[in-house]
Formats: sequence, structure tokens, C-alpha cells
Amino acid sequence: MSYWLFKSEPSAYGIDDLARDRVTAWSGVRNYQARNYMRDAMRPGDRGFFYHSSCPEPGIVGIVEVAGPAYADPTQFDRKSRYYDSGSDRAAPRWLNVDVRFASRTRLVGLAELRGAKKLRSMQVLQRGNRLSITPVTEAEWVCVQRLLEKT
DNA sequence: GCCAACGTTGGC
DNA sequence: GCCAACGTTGGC
Repeated sequence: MSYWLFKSEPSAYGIDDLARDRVTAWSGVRNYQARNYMRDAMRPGDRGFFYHSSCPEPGIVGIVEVAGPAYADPTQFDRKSRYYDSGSDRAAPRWLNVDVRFASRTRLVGLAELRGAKKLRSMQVLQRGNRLSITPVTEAEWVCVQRLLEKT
């Protein structure tokens, strides 16, 4: 069992959208490292934080669960999609994604609060220049955020 | 809107 | 294989 952080711009797809849809495809990832996390390291049942970025109040806003194994991302073959990849071969798709299921909302744990927790100092999403839409979360970090969530 | 950071691309 | 240019991301 591993832990993850899924980052999304709420103007594109936020926790409200996921709460409504219950399950969504984490498609459109065009970064090899993030793809490898989904393809090689994620397991159904893994849990993650849902994080809002590029918005007035960036931070963790919910808990999600990996709903199934990675599969070929259909948007790479869709010529009309902004994620279309003419270099991807149907017989050996370049891009994969998992489905993510809504688990619960949380109160907002904003960036300043995350940065204020010493145990989260090495959390990947907080590092300079981080741009991955998926980052691993250690068990210690997961527990630390859970404790923050218990406070109000 | 600005700026820093990073990945990708393409010329050589 | 190198590296400059470019596009994208994300916090402020």
C-alpha cells in the first residue's frame, strides 16, 4: 500500500467535480515520471490526497483512492484532444493512466500550513520546481497530514 | 503579470 | 551527445 498526491487545477477539474463524478480517469499525463508512477508503482486501493494548484487557495482538499490498474490513456489517440500524441503506437501505447475514486472531502490544508509542518519538509509536492501532477507521499507524511486534519 | 524551475525539442 | 531555446507550470 502506497500513498500519493494528485494535483489538479480546480478550474479544470477540482474536488467538486470528483465528488460529483465519484470516479475519474487521471488521463492527459504527459510526463514520463508521472506515467511510471501510475504504471509501475500504483496499486488499486492505494490512497492519495487531492490537491488544488494554480488557484487562490492551493492545498489539500480531499482524499482519493486508486480505483484500478493503469491502462492505455485514450486521449493519446484522439486527434481532437489537446493530449493527442501522434508518436504513440496503438500496439505499444506511450501513455497510461489509472482511474481515481472520490473518498472524502477534507478541510483545506493550505500550502502555508503544509510548509509549516516540519515532518513535511521533504514532501515532494512542496519542493521547488515541482511540476508533476502525481507525486509519492511517504507513510510518515500521510500520517502527519492526517494529524493536521484532526485539528480544525 | 512576473519569475523560477523544469522537461522537451532540435540544430549542430 | 551537447546545449540553447522554448513551452509549461505554479506560487505569489
